[in-house]
Amino acid sequence: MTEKDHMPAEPRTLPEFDLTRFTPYRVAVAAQRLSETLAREYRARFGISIPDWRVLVHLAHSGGASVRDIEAAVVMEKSKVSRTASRLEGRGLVAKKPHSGDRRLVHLSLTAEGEALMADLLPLATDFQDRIADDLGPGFHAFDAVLQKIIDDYDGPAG
Amino acid sequence: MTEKDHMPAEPRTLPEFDLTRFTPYRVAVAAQRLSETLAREYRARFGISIPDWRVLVHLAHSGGASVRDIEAAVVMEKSKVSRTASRLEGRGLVAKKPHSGDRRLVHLSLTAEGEALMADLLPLATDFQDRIADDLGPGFHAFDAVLQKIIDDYDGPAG
DNA sequence: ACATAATTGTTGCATATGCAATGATACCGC
DNA sequence: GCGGTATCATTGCATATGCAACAATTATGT
Repeated sequence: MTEKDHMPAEPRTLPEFDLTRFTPYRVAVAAQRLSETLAREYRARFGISIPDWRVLVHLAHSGGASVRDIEAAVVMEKSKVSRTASRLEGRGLVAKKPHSGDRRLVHLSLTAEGEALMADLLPLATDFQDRIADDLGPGFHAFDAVLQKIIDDYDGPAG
Repeated sequence: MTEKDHMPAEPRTLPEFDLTRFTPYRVAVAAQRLSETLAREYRARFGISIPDWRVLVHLAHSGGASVRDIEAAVVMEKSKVSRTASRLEGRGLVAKKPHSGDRRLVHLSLTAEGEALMADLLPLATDFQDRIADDLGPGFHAFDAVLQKIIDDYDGPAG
């Protein structure tokens, strides 16, 4: 006579919970799908990763920035930005110069080669953005607004 | 007389592009915000990571599954699932048994301790889901539908 | 029945990542 | 002007990750 004879088998003490309906999970999967789609293309055609892409696009947009600027602008840890910038420098796409004035800062900018690459890359990104907006149809703007609300609301450790 | 004297300074050959309006980036940031909010709480109060959470919740929901099942159900690489399961087994939250019938499979299930932990954890997740739905207001359902469309459309390498 | 292909889970290995510590420089109060 | 504090970028280190290789098992075709 085991304990099982005394107790109902597997009492369902656990509440039902479907992960596939859990918003944090759903957003994570959606992000992964979009990023993978992009990463495949960028990697195959230009040999750059998502971190590479983020740094490059900010430099293209700003015309030059410090590690700290990029960290804040594209939501990457500063060590990740630093290593990404070094890698891109090694490939000749980014130039590192000491900042005139504040010598703690490193001034990053695109090289001519980096600009040439971005000249090819940015139109692709613009196309992709347009394609997404088309695919998602009229609900896209509302979707984008909710996205912004999430980004704003769930910011610091306050959650 | 440098080259700069001959050429217009910094010819803007690059199209304007604002990363913060790029949907793949926006979804990635939103996902990161939501995940970090969750991860902080789960880690602080239960010592579990997001991969841990995904495996545990699927086992709670299914009542038992193979590595392959989990891989498909919660969108994680099988090596990641395998290592996560081993870690959870080491902590006494998950049991590994050989599968009767197909001996290639490993049958994973929650231990009593694992069930107890999930009994504490799942209500928190449900609350969080409700809180999100509240925060995002009436647009939430439409948002969720678009999310589903992204998950469905941007699946395989076809993108 | 047998050889071949396919599936499953684990592991090795190279790389990526996050966090803390460090070194260098700039800022601030007195 | 000086000492203490804050900011910036890099690096060390431990861990996490992805991918391919692998061993074990099962399915398939003939």
